[in-house]
Amino acid sequence: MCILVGMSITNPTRRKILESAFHEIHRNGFQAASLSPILERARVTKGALYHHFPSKQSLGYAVVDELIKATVLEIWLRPLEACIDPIDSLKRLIGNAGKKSSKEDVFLGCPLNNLCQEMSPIDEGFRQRVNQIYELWCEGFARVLRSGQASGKVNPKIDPMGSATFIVAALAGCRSLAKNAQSRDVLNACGQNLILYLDTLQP
Amino acid sequence: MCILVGMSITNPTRRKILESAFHEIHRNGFQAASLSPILERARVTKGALYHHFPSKQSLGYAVVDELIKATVLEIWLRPLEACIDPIDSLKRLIGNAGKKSSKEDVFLGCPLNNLCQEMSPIDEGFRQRVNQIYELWCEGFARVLRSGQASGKVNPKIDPMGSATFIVAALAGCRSLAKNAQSRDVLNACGQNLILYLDTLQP
DNA sequence: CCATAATTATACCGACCAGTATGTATAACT
DNA sequence: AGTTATACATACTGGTCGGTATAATTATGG
Repeated sequence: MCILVGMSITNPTRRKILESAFHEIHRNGFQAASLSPILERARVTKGALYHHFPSKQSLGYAVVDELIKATVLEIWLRPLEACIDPIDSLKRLIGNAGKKSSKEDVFLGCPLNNLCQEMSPIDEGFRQRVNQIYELWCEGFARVLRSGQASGKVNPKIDPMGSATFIVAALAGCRSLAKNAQSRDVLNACGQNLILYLDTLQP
Repeated sequence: MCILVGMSITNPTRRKILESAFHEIHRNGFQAASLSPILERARVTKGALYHHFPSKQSLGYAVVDELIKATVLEIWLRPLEACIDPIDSLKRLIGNAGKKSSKEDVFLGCPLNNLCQEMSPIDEGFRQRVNQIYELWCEGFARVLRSGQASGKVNPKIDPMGSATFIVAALAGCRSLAKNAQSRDVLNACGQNLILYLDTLQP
């Protein structure tokens, strides 16, 4: 199962439903995710679900807001909070992401990007939620690049936000191709080339 | 409407169905693409559809094999067939793709990547078909990079297939983020950074 | 002109889905 | 103890889906 964060969710029933919903959505997408497997997995009945969530849509929104967002922040931004060498930290982060990812992670792809692809054009609520997370992600990377420019460890000519956005986009693309090829080798090869790009951001 | 190729499809009814199916799948994904809008759009009844295709699945396969594949080859590989300077050609290709893309193209994202994200983990037939196209795409880029190495215009140290895969992945990622942000600016910004990466492949 | 096949149209089926109506058990408060 | 709100459980509904059986039409070949 994909690493999940979300300590702030206290109610155990609600939490079980959210995690089970994430599991199904990650595998089948939101629209094709049926409620009954979610209920079975969470060992909960439909009455309980509709007590905690007014609709399937709001359940999906909660999965994004409370699980996926927390996980992205934990995996991709918190390790950068007190970093000294930005480019080195980013390289390590990307390298670790490749190593740590399980076969299932490769197979199923990035939960955020999956939802982005499926829901953005047809549900404005999903789009805004996913977009908010991507913006936090890009801004987090841009912040360390800026601090690297200040400390002379990053080329002052590069546009931090543009480069950060490209890195996030490349990460999403790498996971997408690796998912299709069902190959960790593809993931690593793409990651290596992304690391080569990061080196070009040095002064 | 997205640029579409596929001259080889002669039967007009079959062709209308395929194009209409592509239209719906591009907007809603394969699973959520309902047959009735496809039939309405193609001005065809269910009997006609099930005469030409045994199932919805096989209709989806045909869309990938006959429309999407032809379009990728036409847009991304044919312009490279007789290229002199590989990196310059690739940069121009990427720049053009950004300019030529309509608002809808940005909004709906890459049809191939959409299907990859949605179907690869749950339908092996889709996965193999999408994978074949991605492989053609990567091999096409790798081929021009190799020829560039032979003519001294590309750094001999780089791995052509690895770089080509990364370029394709980055392209997919850029379109994905731009789709979510619903912004051509994001697409162009990412494209510019990809072009910067291409420059680093020079000797 | 007829026979035969190819193609298209219509009506219908069972399965599944999200959502709801209603009932029940437990806890909290007065 | 009695009342009320919270937290579930069960059974059901209307609607949509992909798929099919069959009829009608059109094209083809002798």
